[in-house]
Amino acid sequence: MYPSLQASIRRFVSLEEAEWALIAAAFHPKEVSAKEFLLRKGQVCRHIAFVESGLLRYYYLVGGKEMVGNFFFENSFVGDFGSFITGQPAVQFIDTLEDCRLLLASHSDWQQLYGRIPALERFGRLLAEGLFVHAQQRTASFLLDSPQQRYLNLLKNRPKVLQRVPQYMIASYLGITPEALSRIRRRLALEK
Amino acid sequence: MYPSLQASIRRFVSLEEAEWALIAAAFHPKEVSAKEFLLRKGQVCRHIAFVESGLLRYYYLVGGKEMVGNFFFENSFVGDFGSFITGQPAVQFIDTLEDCRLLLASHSDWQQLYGRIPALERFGRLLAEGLFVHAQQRTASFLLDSPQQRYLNLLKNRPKVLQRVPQYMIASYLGITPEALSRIRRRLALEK
DNA sequence: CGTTTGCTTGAATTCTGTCAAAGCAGGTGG
DNA sequence: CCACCTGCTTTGACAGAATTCAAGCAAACG
Repeated sequence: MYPSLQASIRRFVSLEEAEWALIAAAFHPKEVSAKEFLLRKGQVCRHIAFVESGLLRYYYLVGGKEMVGNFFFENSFVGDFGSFITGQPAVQFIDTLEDCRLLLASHSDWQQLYGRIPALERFGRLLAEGLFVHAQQRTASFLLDSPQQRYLNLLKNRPKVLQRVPQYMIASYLGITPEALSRIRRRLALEK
Repeated sequence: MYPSLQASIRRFVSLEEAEWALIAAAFHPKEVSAKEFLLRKGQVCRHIAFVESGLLRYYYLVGGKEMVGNFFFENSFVGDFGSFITGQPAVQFIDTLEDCRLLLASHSDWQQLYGRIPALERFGRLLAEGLFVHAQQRTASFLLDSPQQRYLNLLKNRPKVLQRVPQYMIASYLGITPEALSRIRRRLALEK
């Protein structure tokens, strides 16, 4: 059994040995080097992957411009959940920013696991709830905070992002242009 | 059994008679007239309610200004899911915009139902997944669309909101001031 | 009929987006 | 070892759009 995956699931539910074995059998390891696509717009997302190591992002492509929706670090699940759940074609791209070790499980793998491991249904619910709470907070930050405040929040809450992601992607994640972010950083530096 | 609640759950899972009875017993009807609070900032959200009829919203209060996070119409579940799930004090207010018929179920009611009705765990997962997908789309619209485009999207996708919600709340929901929305509407009217 | 509430308008300010250009690595190939 | 590319960040100038503050106006309501 993959220890980091097991630890992530254990945070929510406790399972028996036989159930862990089912899970281990459902996930397939895959190494992906940096700057490769996991999912392209228009494809249906058929796998949700667990990130053992590395870094990914999803982004929208509109009018030739990339708008970064989110980043996926180690010990999280990555995929276009919307497409995965609904079976509709993805509206976003997912690619790797660093070399990644992933554990893939297909839609049917997940459905089988849900069928065979009742407690996993609860894990899925708690995972989805957590994703929702996070997405709602992100929406709130667009309503409540200025771009500068959003940058400061990111600096405080997810400093890893600043360290491992180029600035123009961060700007896109914050909903502004690279130029605007550059000026915000200069303003902040001058104020101190 | 409350027919609209039953229909909403049936969209995701099918249950037995005895299970429907458990659900009917867990929910308690409550009439709330317009402009009353269901939840105030700082309180822990202990109930998730089903909206049989009426309209509610949740909003943040920052620097004396209300920022509307979302509206809840008939046949949806209302509550501060973040607070409900985590047990942390709510950061938002929930109040009624119209007279409402609600069906309340407390946190322990839900936990008991989850324990006694395994299929309901799946319903909870699918409900949370749906909420997440919606929240993600909303975030994307802040990244991708201008305020004018967000207004047009709202006009197309949720015209009910325009008909039943005062304009200054819509502006807040869109992340702009009432003045800005008024000017956007004038621009659109002139272009035609 | 006066007050409240919500919508609109105006003027000044601030900020972001856009376009263009310049600086600044880091890496490659000669 | 150096010149050159290439990708990323910074800077400048300008136009566009939203915010802020203030005031006017209409409809609803007691």
